Amino acid sequence: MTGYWLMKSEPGEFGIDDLALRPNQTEHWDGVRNYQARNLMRDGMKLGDLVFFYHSNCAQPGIVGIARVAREAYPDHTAFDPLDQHFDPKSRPDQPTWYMVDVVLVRKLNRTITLSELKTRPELEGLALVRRGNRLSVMPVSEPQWHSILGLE
DNA sequence: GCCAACGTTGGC
DNA sequence: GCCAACGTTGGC
Repeated sequence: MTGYWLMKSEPGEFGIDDLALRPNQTEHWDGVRNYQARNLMRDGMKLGDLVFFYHSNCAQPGIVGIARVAREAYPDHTAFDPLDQHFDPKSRPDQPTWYMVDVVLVRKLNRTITLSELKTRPELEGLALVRRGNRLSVMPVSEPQWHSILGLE
């Protein structure tokens, strides 16, 4: 059974077009440093699960594409590198704190489904993204929510 | 274990 | 750039 997710990224750091330019249009999703998001990635995300690619912290926040989980969780090596922006001395190679998955681009959406638009849909009330104060960068999407959002495209 | 201070996220 | 919401840290 396919799982559905939403992952946030700042387009100024890594946007949907950056994913499209990667070899095999695949990239590891490093830098998650929140335990709840980590648990979802590590324990929840399965090979083949589908992911909404969301642009955050930008002029037009919203869903811009679809990706698929290409590799299940493995240690986030950027946490081991003192020179990396996401370095975390708590995480050691023999006992990693942080994990990442690989995602592959499925397709860009024909248009951005904006956050403001998602907020107007009563059937999406339960979506973590539109709940007050939500800051999770990785979150589950139910199957009905997934199809409902795609129907907006 | 409480909680104030601080840092980060992310919409606007 | 502002600031509300939230997570983390660290003193006690």
